[in-house]
Amino acid sequence: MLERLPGFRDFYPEDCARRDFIFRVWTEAARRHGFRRYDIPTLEPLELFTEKSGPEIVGQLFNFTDKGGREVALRPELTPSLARMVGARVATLKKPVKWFNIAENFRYEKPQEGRLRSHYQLNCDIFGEPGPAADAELMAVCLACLRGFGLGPEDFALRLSDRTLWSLLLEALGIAGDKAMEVLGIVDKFERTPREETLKRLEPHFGDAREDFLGQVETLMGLREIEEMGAFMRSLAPNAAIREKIEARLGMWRELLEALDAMDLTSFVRIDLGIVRGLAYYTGFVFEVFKLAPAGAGYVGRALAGGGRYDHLVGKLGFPATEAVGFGMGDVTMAQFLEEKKQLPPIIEAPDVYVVAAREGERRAALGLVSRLRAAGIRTEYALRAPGFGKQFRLAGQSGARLAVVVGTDELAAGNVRIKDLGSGGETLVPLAGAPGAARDALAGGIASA
RNA sequence: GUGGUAAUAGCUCAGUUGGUUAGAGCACUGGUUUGUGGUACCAGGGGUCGCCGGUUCAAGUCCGGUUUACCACCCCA
Repeated sequence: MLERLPGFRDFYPEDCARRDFIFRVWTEAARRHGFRRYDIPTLEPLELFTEKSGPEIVGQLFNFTDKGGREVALRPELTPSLARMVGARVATLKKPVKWFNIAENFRYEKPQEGRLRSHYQLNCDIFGEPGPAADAELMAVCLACLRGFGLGPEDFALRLSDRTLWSLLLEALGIAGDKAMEVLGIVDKFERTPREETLKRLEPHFGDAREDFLGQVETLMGLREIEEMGAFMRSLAPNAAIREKIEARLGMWRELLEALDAMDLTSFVRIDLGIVRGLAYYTGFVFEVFKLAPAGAGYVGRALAGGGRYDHLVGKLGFPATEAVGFGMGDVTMAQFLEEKKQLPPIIEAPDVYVVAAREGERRAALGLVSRLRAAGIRTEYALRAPGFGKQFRLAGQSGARLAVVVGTDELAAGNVRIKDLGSGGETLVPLAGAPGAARDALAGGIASA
């Protein structure tokens, strides 16, 4: 027996319906926020990904040599392709560029919970706007993509952090450049690493001062208020130059928080410097969205969404420098979350009308009626192999159709058909020619019980 | 990539210390006087018990390997 490749999914109609529901909510939220849809190729040159992430990435890609001898890979993410699209036309695109996309991404990795070799991801990005207004706008659309499912601040929270602030902290302590990136990497893993291990990793960078540094990290991560954060940062600043940078950054924070508050999003947002995000290309505000445990017991599971500012990436890929901010949200974790929260609506793929025909003699008229009902925009079903009358009603009932239209011998002889409301059981006699209109009325208003 | 657990019908599962032709519920198909339905009743189809090998008179059951899935690491989206 032939099986699926590991980490891939078959989508039966009910699975597709569920997936389409998620896509629809995402799409509507993105469009409401003024984002336009774009798309990119599934297969890309391998270099596009090694350029951004280094040669190590190849171990996690579906890659091969095509028949033309080109090294190619299935896209593991959209950002490099998007950066190429925007970069190539950056001079003529109207700013801000607000684009979204829902597409399948591939990773050659061991599949596990919430993480397969193929998943669909929503991406929203804004290019060409350096100010916090763009960060706020992006978070607004991200939150809308979750709120669109009927979820609220009791279900999830956006943890807001800042790579710039982290860099300033390190700068204040005299650490910069690659060394700062390494330390950030350690900080990123802080939450899921034993304290002893973190201290060991910090030793090469801080020596005996590692306890002090870790204490400062813990303090900063514990702060939930902007002014507390400001006071803490000021207390560490060794000179006026850095103090000035800190003040400038705090100004950006206030601007961002003010915009979020004005959009009534404060209840979703928590300042939390514990979020660093592993990816090297983030430059400013970064965030991750987590589901909340009941009774405020903290965050649970894998991030539902994550994103932030990446002002240098487009330039790094060889295009004119362009400010950028974006986030991604995957369908696997989303579907899991919705199932837990019971926010997946029942999937109804029933016809509106089921046409029941008495005998072979009525078959032709019945097919004609089916055709006219469908032309009128009514979802219409009928038995391809017409069984007995009772059986057809059973099929009509099982189909979930709201109406049955009965093309019976006597009725048809008088130029009529019977419309039956399968919910109430009520029936009305209508002229055959007027049946589509009558069916539409009945679907809108129902038929009184007989 | 490392470790743990598991694999029997489309789904959820049962299957005794190894012992005839492997079962149930749901789902599916057909029928229950060819003019009234879902949710009634009857019947039926569907399994080389994940795969390969071994032990045994005999393996769904015991042993080894392998594949896949799930869980925990590693790493990330």
